[in-house]
Amino acid sequence: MGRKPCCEKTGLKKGKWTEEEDEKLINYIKANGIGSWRSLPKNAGLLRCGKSCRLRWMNYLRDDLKRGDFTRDEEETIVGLHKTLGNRTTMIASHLPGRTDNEIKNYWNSQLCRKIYNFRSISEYPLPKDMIKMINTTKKRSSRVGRAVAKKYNNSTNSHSTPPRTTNLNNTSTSIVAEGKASDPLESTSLDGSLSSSSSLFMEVEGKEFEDIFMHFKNILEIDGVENEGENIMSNYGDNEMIMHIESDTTSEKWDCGDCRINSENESTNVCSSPIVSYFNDEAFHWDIDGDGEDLTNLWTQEEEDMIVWPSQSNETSKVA
DNA sequence: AACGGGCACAACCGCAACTCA
DNA sequence: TTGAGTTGCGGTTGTGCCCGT
Repeated sequence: MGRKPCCEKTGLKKGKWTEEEDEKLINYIKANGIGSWRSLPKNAGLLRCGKSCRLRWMNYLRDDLKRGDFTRDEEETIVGLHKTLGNRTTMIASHLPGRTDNEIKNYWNSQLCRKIYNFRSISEYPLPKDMIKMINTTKKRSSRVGRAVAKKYNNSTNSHSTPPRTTNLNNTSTSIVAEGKASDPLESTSLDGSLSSSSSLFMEVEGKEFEDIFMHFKNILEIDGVENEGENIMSNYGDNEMIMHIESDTTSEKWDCGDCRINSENESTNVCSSPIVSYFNDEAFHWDIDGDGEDLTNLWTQEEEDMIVWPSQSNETSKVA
């Protein structure tokens, strides 16, 4: 036996709320308070589902809501909390008085997450033509990546052609190599049964110091005699965007940032057992590349770190936990 | 001016968690 | 303890507006 629906769907209105409906809902709640959402529509004379009423009230009508653009402080709070909480927008919203989870969710989806790019397999997934076109052509309204394209991009995980691996530093128009998806690193099984995966990190960096950031990463990857490897895995990706290709050896028992390393002798160019987890935890700034325990933290200033927004880590951190 | 694409935001949906009899 | 009812969360979709071509 199926579960009883939350309300009778038939005869109920959907879509945009009218002023009249808003007024009915406000008046009812002001007079009676919030009780049972299920019975509220009937009592208030609304042809709406209780859930719809609740959502309308919580996200739009209650008078303690703050309207308008997010301040820089709020944005920083969202970014910071998203790093640790992931997409739990309700918890994030609890730290931002007057803001709703829906508002934050929309803001994250439409603004903040566009500042970074998702991982994609370096070798398996071709970059959609529309994205190449968008990045390479003259700026339209925005140089950022749209939701629709990003979604299409993220969902195109069934394509398995192999794009050319090229590096084209200082050329902002053609150095698109591959793409990666953070939440779903492609894994493949080798003949000996070990797992390996490869990913690319797309990053959008802001400001005129883009070249500095680019060189920072490149330098990090060239430390300890792995000369030229930086160029092999770093590409300038267009205006204020760059791409980092990572091949990861996931044969270790667990994904753990602790043993990130560069191994030029390995058939795969660079090895990091946990590129995804480490990136999401900002560990890319502190990679102990050669595993000698040397602290690399001072390679980056806080200001530099702040220029890069990392994608959600919720899925990845849960794998480590 | 018309059209198409991208964006922002409101609203919906499915499901898990919670409550309570 | 159990299960039905309710609430809330996170993901997704719909829609109108804006801007570039």
